[in-house]
Amino acid sequence: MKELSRRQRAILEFIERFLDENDYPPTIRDIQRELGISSTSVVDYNLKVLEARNLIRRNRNISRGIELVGRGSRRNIVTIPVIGQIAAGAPIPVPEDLETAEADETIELSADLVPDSGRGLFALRVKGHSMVDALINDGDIVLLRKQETCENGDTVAVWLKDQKETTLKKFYHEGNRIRLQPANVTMEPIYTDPENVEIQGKLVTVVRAIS
Amino acid sequence: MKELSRRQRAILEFIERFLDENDYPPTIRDIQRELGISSTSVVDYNLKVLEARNLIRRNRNISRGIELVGRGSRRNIVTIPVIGQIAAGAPIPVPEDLETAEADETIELSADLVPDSGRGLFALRVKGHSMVDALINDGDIVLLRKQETCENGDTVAVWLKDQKETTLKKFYHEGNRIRLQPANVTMEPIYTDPENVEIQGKLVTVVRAIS
DNA sequence: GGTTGACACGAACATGTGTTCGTTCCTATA
DNA sequence: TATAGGAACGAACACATGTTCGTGTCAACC
Repeated sequence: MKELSRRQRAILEFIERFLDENDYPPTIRDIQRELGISSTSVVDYNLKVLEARNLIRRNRNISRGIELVGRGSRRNIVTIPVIGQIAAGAPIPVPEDLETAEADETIELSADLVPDSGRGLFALRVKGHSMVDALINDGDIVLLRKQETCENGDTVAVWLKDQKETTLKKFYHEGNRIRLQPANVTMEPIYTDPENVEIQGKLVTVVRAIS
Repeated sequence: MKELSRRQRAILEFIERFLDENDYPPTIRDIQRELGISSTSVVDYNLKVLEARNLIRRNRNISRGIELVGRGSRRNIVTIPVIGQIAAGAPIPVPEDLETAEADETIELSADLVPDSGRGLFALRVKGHSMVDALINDGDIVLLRKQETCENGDTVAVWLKDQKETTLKKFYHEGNRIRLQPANVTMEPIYTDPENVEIQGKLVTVVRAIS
């Protein structure tokens, strides 16, 4: 299998660059113009090679039908609104309706990092160091689904009424009490009365940007 | 400011759906066909309203020039190869050359979650519970830049030669020794000889998919 | 009832865009 | 040198696609 020619590489790079700058792919004539090629059929010839090498996919007979194979696409990306903060001393700001929730910020990531393609999720920025027992740090972004019940083993944000405190832990029903287990396996669980616990949401993903 | 009409909402939703399924936007006739509209000028009319409401942007006089405004685009997404694992008992698999590194998997996320638009980064999947002092859990994905030196305060993956162990900690030069500080602020630092320490990479981002 | 503005329709046109075919050039090989 | 295959070229064509204009309908308002 031969190496790509210089021109083929240039075409591939141009497509990548074009997609960096636009939300639609280039036309054959865009490629032609940009690379100083004198005929659309040369572009076509080289696109055929790139397609045979599975570096691009061409949707035929429609305009701008070029897709880059290795790049991934928007199809696999989900956008989650960051709607506020989570801190120990307050209940979390659970949105009534995600469609209209105020979000100054969004976070985008591969759909396979979240359940159900990100439907129904919201994100909160962690404030403080009080969630380290959940292996969550100040400044981390946590992604949650709003729910008021859960399965055993789910990691949930709960509001502890007596302590007036929000915490993130694994949740287990045990007879007539609740066990809240830290994600940090070296730490002790807490046990509490079901009446003391308000589930606010289920934790699905954590993102930490360090630098 | 009026509500969107039913048809305008339908058009907007169709564009979103189309972009979920394709790497290029729909044409006006795609929209027309799909929604059973009898004339391209109706599509045009409603697109004009959506544009005036800043819900879409139209690049004029080119085919498939519609961009969704709220959605974000591939432009802000970076793709990072997941090239292996990080575990305590072995040095990490630092790639010679990221362009050609073998990656069965990639992770994609907003460029603002990583430095330098993700250039030069690779990802590793955490194996085991030995990084909890870095608030990193089994199964997490850590994103690193390959580097063999660092600044004070950088969180780095280091190979401790005597202990034959990889660890992730904040790195500080202190006179003739190195202080490695856990991200978990409640835990004690370790001090070691510079000769014992091999910096393998700088940690930039952590992602944890819980469910 | 008349008027106005929003919205839909149809048709036509202009141009954007992809495809195809035949020819020529270039390079490597025998 | 001759040959073959890869690659480039040019031209033409077909059709995909966006734009524009005029007309009609409907609902609200005076």
